[in-house]
Amino acid sequence: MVNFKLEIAQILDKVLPLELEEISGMIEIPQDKKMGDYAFPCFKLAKLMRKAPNLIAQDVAAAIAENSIFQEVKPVNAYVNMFVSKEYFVTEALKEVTEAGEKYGRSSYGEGKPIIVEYSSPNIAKPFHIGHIRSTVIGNSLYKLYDAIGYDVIRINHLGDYGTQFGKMIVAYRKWGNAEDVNREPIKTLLSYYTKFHEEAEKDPALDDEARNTFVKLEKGEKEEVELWKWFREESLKEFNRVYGMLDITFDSYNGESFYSDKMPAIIAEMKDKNLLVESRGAQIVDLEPYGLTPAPIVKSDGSSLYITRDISAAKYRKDTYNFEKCIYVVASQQNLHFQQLKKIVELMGYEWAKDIVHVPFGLVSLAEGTMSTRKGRVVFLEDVLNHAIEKTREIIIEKGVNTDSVDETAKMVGIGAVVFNELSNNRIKDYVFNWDKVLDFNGETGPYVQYTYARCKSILRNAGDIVPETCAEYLTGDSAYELTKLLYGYPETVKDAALKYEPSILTRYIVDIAEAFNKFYHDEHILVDNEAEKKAKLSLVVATMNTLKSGLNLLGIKAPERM
RNA sequence: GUCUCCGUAGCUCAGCAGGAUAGAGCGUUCGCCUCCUAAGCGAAAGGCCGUGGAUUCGAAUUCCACCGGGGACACCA
Repeated sequence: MVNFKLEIAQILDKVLPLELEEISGMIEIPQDKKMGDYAFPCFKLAKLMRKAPNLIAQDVAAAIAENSIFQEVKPVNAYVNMFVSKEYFVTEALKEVTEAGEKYGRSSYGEGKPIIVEYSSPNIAKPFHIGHIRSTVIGNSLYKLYDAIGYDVIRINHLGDYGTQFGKMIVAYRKWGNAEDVNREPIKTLLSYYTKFHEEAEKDPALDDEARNTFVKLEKGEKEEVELWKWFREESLKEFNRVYGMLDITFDSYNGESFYSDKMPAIIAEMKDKNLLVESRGAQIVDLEPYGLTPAPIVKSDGSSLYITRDISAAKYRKDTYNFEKCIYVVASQQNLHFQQLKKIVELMGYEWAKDIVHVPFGLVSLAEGTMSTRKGRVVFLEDVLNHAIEKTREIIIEKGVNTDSVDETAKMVGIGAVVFNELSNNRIKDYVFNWDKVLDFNGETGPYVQYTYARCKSILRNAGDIVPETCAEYLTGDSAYELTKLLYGYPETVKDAALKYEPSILTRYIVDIAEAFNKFYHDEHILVDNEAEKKAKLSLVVATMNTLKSGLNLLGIKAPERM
């Protein structure tokens, strides 16, 4: 396919007193399609050329019309509006989509370079609640997006499996716990200990000291503490994996904070050597005031480590192990400061790769009753949300009498898909209040809507029988077919855009647009017509849509059912 | 207090390397299943794009100030 933008720019480069780059940047795609496929505004040129913009537009239009393959070029006030030949565009676009087949949208942009995505990272012994869905689902999609544009992605679940909280947990277990309860219902039981600890600690602050001391023992590797900790960790992971299984999410590494425990002395020594550490109030800190940041404590006054200490050694370890091009952290925006500090400290240590540390923040999920709080028991469990969605989907399937091979399988795909899609449809930075009605609403711009559209494509193909689709632009120049084709053609660019902006919602919005365009086409035109050539042509558009929807859903971590 | 993010239709949100009358979905009202899946399609109604300035031929989009809301601010993670 001709690069229209480049063609315009090259023609105008000869006619106008501007650089190729500038011209290229001025070319736009009108939001109102009636205005054309491309437009060139001439306002800026007025001053430069000492001429009225509408007159310039006329000259520009003439130059483009003479030298390009546009079907129509016309000046409208200060704009030059350009229309490509629909037949040419449809032929070329569908050729590209069809030739790529299932691989459409994938590219080798990343040249196989390694990228780390750290996501999900729940805290051991705490419930996997609706607040965790964001990191989990955004991270999973970023993994798929970067994989699609040709990077070698390493997925890390940086488990919150270390820190003073485990001192608290161990203390609480010894005081009030028993093994039987933990084995039966690990997370809920451990959480109850944790909650109890906080209640008691308010009355008796000495408990906090005891917890800190216990963590020191754990960090020193004392047998009893380590064994309890290992046990808590394993039981928790079992529960997390159940949810990951439902979401079909896996990781390459579960190296959480504890993994770096033995790697910290070296990092601390290195920081000392580089004169970054100063003593303050008994702790070792990095003074970040010159950079407008608050000081970062690295070693507590009791000698034990902190979250940021472990993150620094994790970053170093990852660079040494994977030599990442980028290390992406999908972590809540509440930790903005933490990542600024982390980045700055790595930079101060003299590592040029500090710039490759990328924090991808996202907004807060709260409940109508207020911020979620595991301690106060104010949480919505992610597993419950998924199960509710599946249950509701099952009801709808039965009510509609959907002819599906497996109601269970379909209900799972659609129910979970709805939750995931909902999570990925807004800009990740926005805060939101969790709302059952909203996650369980399957009409309008939702996952089920896109999946339904996919199933509709499938259904048409089943009804078409053995016919081999074959593009013939002659039959695909109706408004809705043309709009759909234009959208489909933009898929690879959308995938790249979503990846590079770390924003899966760009893709989510896009596949909704595809689904809308397809449904419009479906209603405007009959596909399985008697005319064989026309039928084949329309089917080729159906296939292209189907592949793009399936691929797009996949990149969001959502499955596409054959029937629904 | 300092830093930071958010503020667009009744609700939830797109649009924000400035461009031609501001877009969806939900909700409301009204149409469309003798035709490929109605979890669908179409139409109507609904807006001083938080406020005030600045830059520009042109600002929802850039800059400044203010207002309202969220978040963070050294031995938690």
